Amino acid sequence: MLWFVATAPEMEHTQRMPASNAPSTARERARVEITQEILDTARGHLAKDGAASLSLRAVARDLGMVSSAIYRYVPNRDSLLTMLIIEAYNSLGADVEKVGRTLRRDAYLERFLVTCHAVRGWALAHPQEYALIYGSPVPGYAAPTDTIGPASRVPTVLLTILIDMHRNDRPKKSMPVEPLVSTAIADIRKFSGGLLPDDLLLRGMAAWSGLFGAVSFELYGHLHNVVAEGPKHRKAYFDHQMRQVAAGLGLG
Amino acid sequence: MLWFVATAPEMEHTQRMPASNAPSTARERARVEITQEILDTARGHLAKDGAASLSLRAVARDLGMVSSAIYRYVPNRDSLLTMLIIEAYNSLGADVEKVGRTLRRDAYLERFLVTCHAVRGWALAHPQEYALIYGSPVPGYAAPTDTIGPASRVPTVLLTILIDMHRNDRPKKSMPVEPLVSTAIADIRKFSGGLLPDDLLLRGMAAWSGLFGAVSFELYGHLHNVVAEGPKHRKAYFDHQMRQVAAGLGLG
DNA sequence: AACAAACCAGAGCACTGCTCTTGCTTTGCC
DNA sequence: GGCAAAGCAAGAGCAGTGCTCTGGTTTGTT
Repeated sequence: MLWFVATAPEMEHTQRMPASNAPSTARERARVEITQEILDTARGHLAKDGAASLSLRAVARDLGMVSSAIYRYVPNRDSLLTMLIIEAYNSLGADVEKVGRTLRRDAYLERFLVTCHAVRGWALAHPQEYALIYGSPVPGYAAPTDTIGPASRVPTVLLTILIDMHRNDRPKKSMPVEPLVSTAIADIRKFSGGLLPDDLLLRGMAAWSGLFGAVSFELYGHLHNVVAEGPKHRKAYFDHQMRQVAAGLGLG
Repeated sequence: MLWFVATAPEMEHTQRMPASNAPSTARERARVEITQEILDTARGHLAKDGAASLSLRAVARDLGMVSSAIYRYVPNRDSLLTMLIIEAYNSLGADVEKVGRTLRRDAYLERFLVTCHAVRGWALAHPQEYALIYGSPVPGYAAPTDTIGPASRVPTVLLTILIDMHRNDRPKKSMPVEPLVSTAIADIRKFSGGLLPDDLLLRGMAAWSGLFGAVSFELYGHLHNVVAEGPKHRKAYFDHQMRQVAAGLGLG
């Protein structure tokens, strides 16, 4: 249950493993190769035109195959999107985990800020992929269980910072937590290994949704006519907001 | 510039005005009537199947007209969505403004919390409409200027609470604001009539994105396996989070 | 009464996701 | 090596979409 407590998860299940589970036959090798090509060009189309107008036929056309051939490799459009979702979560997760590793373990505020900026940076670089995973889910689409692992990489990083912080300087005055709220967060408390008091856990979750709320607002245009458009201004504003969030976390 | 400073905007531009601008001829009357029918059934389809699968043909079918006839009343699918967006903003705005009027003007914390719960309540009651306005915008879609008025009703309510609060009990220690950040928020400062110090304004914006971040996370399933599913638990959790946000605002 | 603007119905184009059938190639097994 | 089974590509086809164009009708105005 506490598998993640190490400062940063060492696993890099983003990369396709090189030689394990050798695809013996030539056909199998071609299969994974073509599947990867499909995913790659699909990701290209997604980045260019957005998820809503991602077309299996267009992907097939780009690959020089007829549309029906796609269905040998991908059961349907939704599962293609699911694969892209998993890739997106892993791409974001890898970025976030990477920048966290460059800092001293006890530089909690810096680790938090660097995490926030990594999320924002990835979102600005991959807006359509961000929208795919943190925007409104396509109607009738229920996230399959394969996504929850990749999806929890960022929350895990945030939790790890909190746990590291809490382990080293205990005190900090805490806000009372209603019993109903306490039972509501049983799942995440278990996930965190019970290493955090409820109050701090809840602050962490507020920081979590505050972070993605800020990124989403910027990306979806809700800061139009509110915060100046330039990247300099936007970044400074975001930094300030995240420092505020960090203060609510007991950092800084 | 300070047109909104009154506790709650008195205008109710949600309702269609009854007798003004009389649609003299029978044809004109039929026109607005049919347009309204189109909007109504479109809203029904939206609520049921989501924005992505909203079909002009299906709407036409429901109204017993042939698909091409729709284009007499609506230029295209995007502008139908835009009309629904405006309606959604106004519906949410009206709800939020309404609940705020039931409270004493100096009950700042209560006004804030009631606003938050009104947003969440509306979102849970109209998930697809919420996704339409606060989810990922459809690709290639640029919000037309007609939406910015309705869209600013909720922010206006939040700002009004802050202004009322700041006018009556000044002090509160403030956090320093970098000059770059200060220039970044020139637009919103002007919009707020310059009645708030930058620090408080920034806290308000953090509360704003924190509120919608929390609602979006709940609605889009990011609390799955994190916060217990039941409405009781979810509401208690949300309430706690918003109280935390309020504390960051200097309330409570 | 005459005329132009607004309307409706239908056919049609180009596109989508997805299925099914027809042949062909590769694979694993005896 | 032979051979059935499985995997594959290609094409036709179905039902649906947004949107346009044409012809014919209704309506409001002069």
